[in-house]
Amino acid sequence: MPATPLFRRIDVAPAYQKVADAIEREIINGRIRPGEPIGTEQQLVAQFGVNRSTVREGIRVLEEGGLIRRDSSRRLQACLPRYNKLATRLSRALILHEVTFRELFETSMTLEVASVEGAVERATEANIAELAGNLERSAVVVGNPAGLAELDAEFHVLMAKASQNRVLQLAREPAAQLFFPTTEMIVGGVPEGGARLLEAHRHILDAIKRRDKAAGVLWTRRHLQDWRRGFEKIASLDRSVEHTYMEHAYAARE
Amino acid sequence: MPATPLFRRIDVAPAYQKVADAIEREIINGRIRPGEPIGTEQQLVAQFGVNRSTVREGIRVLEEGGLIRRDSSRRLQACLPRYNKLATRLSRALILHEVTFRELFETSMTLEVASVEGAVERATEANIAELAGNLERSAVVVGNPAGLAELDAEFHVLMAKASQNRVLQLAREPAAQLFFPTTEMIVGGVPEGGARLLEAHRHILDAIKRRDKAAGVLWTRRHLQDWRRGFEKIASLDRSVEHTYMEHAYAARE
DNA sequence: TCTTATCGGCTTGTCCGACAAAGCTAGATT
DNA sequence: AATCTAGCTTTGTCGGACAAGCCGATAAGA
Repeated sequence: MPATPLFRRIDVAPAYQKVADAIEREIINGRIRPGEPIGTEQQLVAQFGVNRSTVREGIRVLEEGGLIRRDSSRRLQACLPRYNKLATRLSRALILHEVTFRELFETSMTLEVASVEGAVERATEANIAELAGNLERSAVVVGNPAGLAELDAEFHVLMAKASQNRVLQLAREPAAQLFFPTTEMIVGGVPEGGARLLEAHRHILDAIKRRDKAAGVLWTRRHLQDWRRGFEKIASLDRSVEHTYMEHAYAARE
Repeated sequence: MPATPLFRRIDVAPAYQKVADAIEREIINGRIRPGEPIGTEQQLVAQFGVNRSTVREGIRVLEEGGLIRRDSSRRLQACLPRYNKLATRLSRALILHEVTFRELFETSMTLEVASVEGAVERATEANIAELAGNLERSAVVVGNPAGLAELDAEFHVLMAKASQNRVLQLAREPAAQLFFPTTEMIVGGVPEGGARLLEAHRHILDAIKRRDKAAGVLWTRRHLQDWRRGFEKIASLDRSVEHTYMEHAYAARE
């Protein structure tokens, strides 16, 4: 091998990948803003000088990555990747890696506590109103495990939102997506479970209102510990989040 | 609207999406194990009864999602989604949402502290050996900001790995990918920055070895506070993680 | 005049057929 | 037996084609 290589590595990326990369670059560094049109497939064919099939494969890649989408008339436009979609992908990865509920619990504890701390510090009136609205609706369905579980998940999403930290919001999503569906099983299986959940939410919201961080953290921890105790009554924490369980989550999505 | 709807919702998903969903389902619920072959495009064409172009679009979707890949001979096989790849997607999303360094810092502080706690509790001898190896290599390049920054990032990855919590490992990746690249700028800009970084890593590893959680947390916090002080010397925490900065990260990737 | 219906044109989703390059297979050769 | 070579398979790409849906413009009707 010569000391100084004569030739640079030849780029052998397939054409569809190059198409995707080229469009991605334009979006990432802001030359195409979210919401702006990308152009028709025909235009892309002309610009890149490749076949339409090739362009379409490149488009699929970006579409799946959430960087572009098709508007009502199926035309291409750049867009902001939605957390939710990406989080679903991550949840899927966690399933396949067969993580345990213990891992989920530990991480969620960390992230939910961080959430409540942020919320206590920085929640706006609007955030508090949203949380209060959620609480009211929860009180109505306290006897209905499925409904309550859904509102519980929403409560925690709103709490993360109230923290005004979007990185935190994103970081907690994947674990939450796997963690919270169990709430239904737990609330349904433990008498007084619904009432305890509601009480915890009340105290958390109260702490946020009073800007009392210690109380917020305390009740968030209690809330999650309740989940854990409930969960251990019906399954082992060291069981992996299973395929069958995920199927359920998938079915709900569609 | 009649009480019982006469018609079920019509499924209008495009064919390529259905192909992707069908394969995805087989993988998610374990009928196709990671590493197992999916079949050739021709076989999929025959099974699904659609055109090869359509199959290929479906394949691109799954490939991008990390659920399938092509082996050395370009044949399709199921695989475990790699964290790293997904984290890159997330980092990209964070950029486009224009999150600030303050958000990154706050979240990283939470997650790195959780990491070190887990590591102190559960690090194996092998984990500790890896961290020690990283430390040795770091000592060698202490005067080289780029090299040291890279090893710093690795140190934190190893720490998360030592926590034995894969959910945590995944949750910290996106923030870390955006957070740590700045280390180079900071270490380069602050005299004694490299030495301080190394000292912190030493104390953290020592704490992990001694199973001393308080010390581990203390030095991790100090380590990140050092980053923060260094960062504030060169930029504002409230600036968004910018496109130009991302371009740098992208260039390095390829 | 204002609304409605119709008509082309354009775009997407899908299909068909084709071909070069690269990998794999198996028979032929040393 | 090890190696080589020719053929088959598969992928990546290409060109062309067509039905269905959307859009704008134009024509018809109130």
